[in-house]
Amino acid sequence: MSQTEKSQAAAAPAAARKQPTQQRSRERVERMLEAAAALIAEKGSDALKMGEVAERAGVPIGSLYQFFPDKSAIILTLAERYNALSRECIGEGLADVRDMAGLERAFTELVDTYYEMFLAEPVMRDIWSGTQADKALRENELADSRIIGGMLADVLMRLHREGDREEIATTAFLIMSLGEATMRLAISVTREEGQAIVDAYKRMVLREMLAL
Amino acid sequence: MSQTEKSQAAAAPAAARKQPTQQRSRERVERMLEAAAALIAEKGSDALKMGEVAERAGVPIGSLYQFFPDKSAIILTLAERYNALSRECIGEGLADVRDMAGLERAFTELVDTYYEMFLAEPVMRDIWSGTQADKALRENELADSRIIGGMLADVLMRLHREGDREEIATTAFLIMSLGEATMRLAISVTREEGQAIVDAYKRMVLREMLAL
DNA sequence: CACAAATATGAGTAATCCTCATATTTGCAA
DNA sequence: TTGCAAATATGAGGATTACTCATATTTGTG
Repeated sequence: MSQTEKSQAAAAPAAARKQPTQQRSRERVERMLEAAAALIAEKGSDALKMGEVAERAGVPIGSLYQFFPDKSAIILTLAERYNALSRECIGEGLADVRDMAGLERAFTELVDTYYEMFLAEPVMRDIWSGTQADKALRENELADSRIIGGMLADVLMRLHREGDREEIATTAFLIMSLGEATMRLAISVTREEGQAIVDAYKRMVLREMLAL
Repeated sequence: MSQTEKSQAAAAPAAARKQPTQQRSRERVERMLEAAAALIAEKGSDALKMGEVAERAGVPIGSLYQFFPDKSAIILTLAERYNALSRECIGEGLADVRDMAGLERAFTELVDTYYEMFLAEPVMRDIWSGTQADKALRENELADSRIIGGMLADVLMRLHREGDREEIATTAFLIMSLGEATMRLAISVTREEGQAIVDAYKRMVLREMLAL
């Protein structure tokens, strides 16, 4: 909730170039990102070429490098926008969980929503399936897992006041990280098998959260 | 066991160039792979350059392309060798499981051994942490997960004769696939946290296998 | 020994990321 | 308004590197 604002700051690429301060350039940067997203949707992020992004955005190639230190920074920015949205959803979904039944409901719905989001968003799907390609993207995903793992840990500690806090924290981190892996797996097979996999993940995780 | 031989065939790259038939060339190919492995251990597979592999192996660059269609084919061949070894270990470890206690013992030992193997083998670790980078590698890992998932499913069906066979198969596949994801996660954090994560994975999966 | 198939070779091609020197625009203080 | 520093714009070209291909050599075999 109040983390939503902070996530904007986290969106800044690690080795950033200048942040656009003037309005004109902010609009241009937006056009660059839109162009990149469109090209990824069409041909996949592997085939993303800086020259094409520039052409599509209607800017010379030099302007791209004015705001993005390299190609992966563009992809990272797009990825982080999706991650920020996800974090917000997860935070909201978990916010008013008061008991185990509530957690079960919230978790099930979050996972299903997440899966459908992946199916519906070709750009997100593409970036994620190849997310492990780039070191910066891997680190970003790891950081994201830690944040949402922390959210889940908070809830679990509220529900299991006597449990081992270290163990709960580690397990929550693992659950969220494996959730991302499950999505990657589910979107790389048929829709039918993907759904079965997502269901199996939910079953396993819910059992674990109950037993912790 | 009898699958060990078959895995040799699976090692052939998808879009293969000529297979070396003469002894001389087989030795040269071996030198190329050794050179690639050494360079990956030193600088990581991202930084692997075909020119360097050729130089290190003492062959002209053209010879590399005589047997490998492209760079990722070299990495894929190395990856598949490790996978074949892993499959063999897993097959042996699960072969004589007769009851739940035996499965628990075998699974725990396999996971721990696997984790230590990753820690000890820089080449394997490097290839795996970036495995999702390349489409061919991703597909190879998926195929591997299906095979070892099938092995686990066999065992689980033996132990749970009344269980839903579809559900067991899907869960076994998911468990193995998430095992690979867990390794990737564990090797990207400190040794201590990695061990905690591996332990949490074992706990969760064992609970699930018991309850299926 | 002859000859086809396999292998060897490495200079050159093509693709693409990214730089950088220079030109232009913007916001703002005097 | 005007002057000026900082921000932004520009695109030809440098640098890297995967991969090709025409040609030369070696190998197994009838």
